[in-house]
Amino acid sequence: MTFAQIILPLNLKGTFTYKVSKDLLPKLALGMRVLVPFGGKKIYTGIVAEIHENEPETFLPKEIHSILDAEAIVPEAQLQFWNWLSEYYLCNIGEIYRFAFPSSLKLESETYLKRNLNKEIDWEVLDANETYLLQALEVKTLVSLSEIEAFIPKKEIIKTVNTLIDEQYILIDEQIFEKYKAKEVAYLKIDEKILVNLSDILQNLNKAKKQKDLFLTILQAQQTDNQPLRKSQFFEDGVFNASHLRGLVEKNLVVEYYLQKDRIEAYEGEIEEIEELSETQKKALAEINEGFEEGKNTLLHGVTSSGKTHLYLEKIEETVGFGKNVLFLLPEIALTKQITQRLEKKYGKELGFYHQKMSDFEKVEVWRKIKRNEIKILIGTRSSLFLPFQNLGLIIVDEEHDNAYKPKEVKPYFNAKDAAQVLAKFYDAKVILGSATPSVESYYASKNDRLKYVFLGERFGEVALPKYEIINFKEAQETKKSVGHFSEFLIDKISENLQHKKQSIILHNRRGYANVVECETCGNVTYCSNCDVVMTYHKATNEMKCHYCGHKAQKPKFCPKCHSENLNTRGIGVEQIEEETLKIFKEANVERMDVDSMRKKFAYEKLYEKIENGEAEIIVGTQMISKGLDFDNIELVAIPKADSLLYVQDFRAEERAYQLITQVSGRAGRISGNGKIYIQTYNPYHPLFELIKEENSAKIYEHFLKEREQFLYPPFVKLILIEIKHRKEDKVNRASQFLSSILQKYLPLQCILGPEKAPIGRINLLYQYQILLKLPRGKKYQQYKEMVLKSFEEFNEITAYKSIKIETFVDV
DNA sequence: AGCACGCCGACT
DNA sequence: GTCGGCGTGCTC
Repeated sequence: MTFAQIILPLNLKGTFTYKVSKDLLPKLALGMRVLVPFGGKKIYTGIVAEIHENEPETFLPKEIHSILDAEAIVPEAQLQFWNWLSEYYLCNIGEIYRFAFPSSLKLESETYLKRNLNKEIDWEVLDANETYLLQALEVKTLVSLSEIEAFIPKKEIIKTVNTLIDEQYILIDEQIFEKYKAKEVAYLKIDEKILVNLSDILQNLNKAKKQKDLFLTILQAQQTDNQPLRKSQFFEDGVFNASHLRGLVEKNLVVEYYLQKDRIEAYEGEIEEIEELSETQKKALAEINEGFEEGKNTLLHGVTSSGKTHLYLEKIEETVGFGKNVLFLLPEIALTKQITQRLEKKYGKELGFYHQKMSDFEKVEVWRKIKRNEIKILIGTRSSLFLPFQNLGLIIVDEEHDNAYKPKEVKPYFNAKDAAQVLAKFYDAKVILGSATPSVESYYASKNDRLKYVFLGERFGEVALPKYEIINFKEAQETKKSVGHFSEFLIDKISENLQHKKQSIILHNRRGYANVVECETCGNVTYCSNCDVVMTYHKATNEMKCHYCGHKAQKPKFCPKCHSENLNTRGIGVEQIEEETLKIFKEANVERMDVDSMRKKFAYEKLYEKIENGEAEIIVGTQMISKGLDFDNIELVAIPKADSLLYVQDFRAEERAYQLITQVSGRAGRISGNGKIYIQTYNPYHPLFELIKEENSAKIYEHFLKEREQFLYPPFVKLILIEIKHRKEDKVNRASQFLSSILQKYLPLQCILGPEKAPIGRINLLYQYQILLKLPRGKKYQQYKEMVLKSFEEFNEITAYKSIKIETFVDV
């Protein structure tokens, strides 16, 4: 007897055992998709993870329904990768599978209804809903539950269906349909053979003038174009309509046929070679190769505009030359522009894209092209790690420090930068991590020889790096040399820049207009009704927003508590900085760039254009402006409230501040070398600002590492954050105490921090508590992690805590 | 994750 | 009295 372990797309522990029938056995292989029954009536698409002969003792396995693929759809390296992810990040493999696959590749059965033809309907006794449903079943044999929503209110569906089932009027049917459909485009042609009778044809068409015209138009197009004639082209100018064509088709004069079409248009333009490397770049390239030969991945630390992309292109070219594939990871797809343009010109159709904003069918098409090895280079976000690469040779992780590689809100939680290195190992591929501001972890790894450290310290073409200046804002205020949040000095500098017809960037990393709306009489502030968060005031839309759950409310006109109308705002948001900028620089054209202003369609594109053609003179924005704004004419960057970057409760706050300041600085003077950065602060002697001014990155990282070592943070320890959530606060509190007491049985006491209320005590109506584990690196870590799993199991045995949600974040 | 089963409040 | 809420348990 043969059995198979199947991965199901469910958040359940482990794999499930199914029987393999004799006729399926010879066709079955690891990594194939199979249809399996699960639970009462559901059918899921599972992945074969193991084939074996061990009959389970505690339960009776069901049989595999059918096999969906002729060959493995998940390569073995990917299966290993999935396993690693689920073990390392303490999550279920089903969650990984769910995330890895476009949903149309994981068919699920859907409940359909059909008429029971053996039972005569007594229409008299039916209510309106029941009548609608049965009428629908007269027209269409199978109706899905979701289709019913169109004509019966959601709340009444279950009742209606149940009554009709009880009356035996209808039956339930589980159906699986292939979801992916190739996109088809209609074409027209005229069979040349009929043309011998052309004069007869035209004679006959004289009664239908329009049909005759259309026929001649098609004929002419066919004889001049010598390529397939898209049907739609004949209707574009509105002269003809579908009925004219139908007439011709019915008379067998025109043939309509369909061709499958890719949803993604491949680049068809000219193909271009890459330009030559500078001496510095050549040296860096040699170092990368040296590292690769030693079996080490690279950390490419290259200051902004040093031409990291150039080196990437070189390595991509080489890898593709060896017949291997390349995965180019980016934190978000909005940043692809420059790299895409350069790669498209070189690789045309062999270049592909993949990201979560694509439609599901588009994803499937890319998936298939990767599988068939038609795409040699893939540019994508973290989800592209799961594509079925055949022979991956190189993974590039660009902007490796970027937090978008490990979004906390998306399940399963994993860090794409680290995962990329593991995936590469399974494929025997190499990795380049690139950044102008590497993460402290990667820097440390490179200093410990786990990564090859390659430094590009100068801008390409020897363009000078931007100069930093720190402005003591306290002094400016005391001497009354300031307007709002701008010192006179900074105002002068920006005015000068405007006069020189250069563009400026003002960074303020806080959304909205003001953090808090406060009653001056009683001190009352508005909290979100779902979260323990003060609501942010957005002046542009005149509403209060919660940045955690998205809840919106009107701005109060008076204090809800004491009814005073004396309301004031505190805490400065980017909208307020924009408002001040507009007041101070009345003549200038000011644009704002943040999540709120970029929400509209094409907002990005419009802003890009305005910056490109010089229409936008000052761009005020949140951290968003530090990414991808590569324009030649920006020469000044101002950070009026630099301190706010440090007021974050997070051991990475300084690292982030450094990265943000450096990244945004990189936007200035890319060509001219006249970039000027103004850091305005109340703490001009803060070590971080002084270090940034010194422009000695080695020293900065030393500073970070010293602090991390002293206070026991990564990379010196491993962190696991456990979040415990429930609607009732006393229950979360007790549950987290209990979980902590279990953990204390197995782990040294000093490793466990908490439980305590999370920094934001309630989000979306759920109370949040947390336990932070600081575990030693190395061999012990693995043992401790097993203890953590064991603790979770013990915790789960308590029925009273079943409704408690626990989330685990490894390497937060 | 979904789905069925089972026990308590707001309605006809 | 019923309907329907969601807390709990189980799925190879």
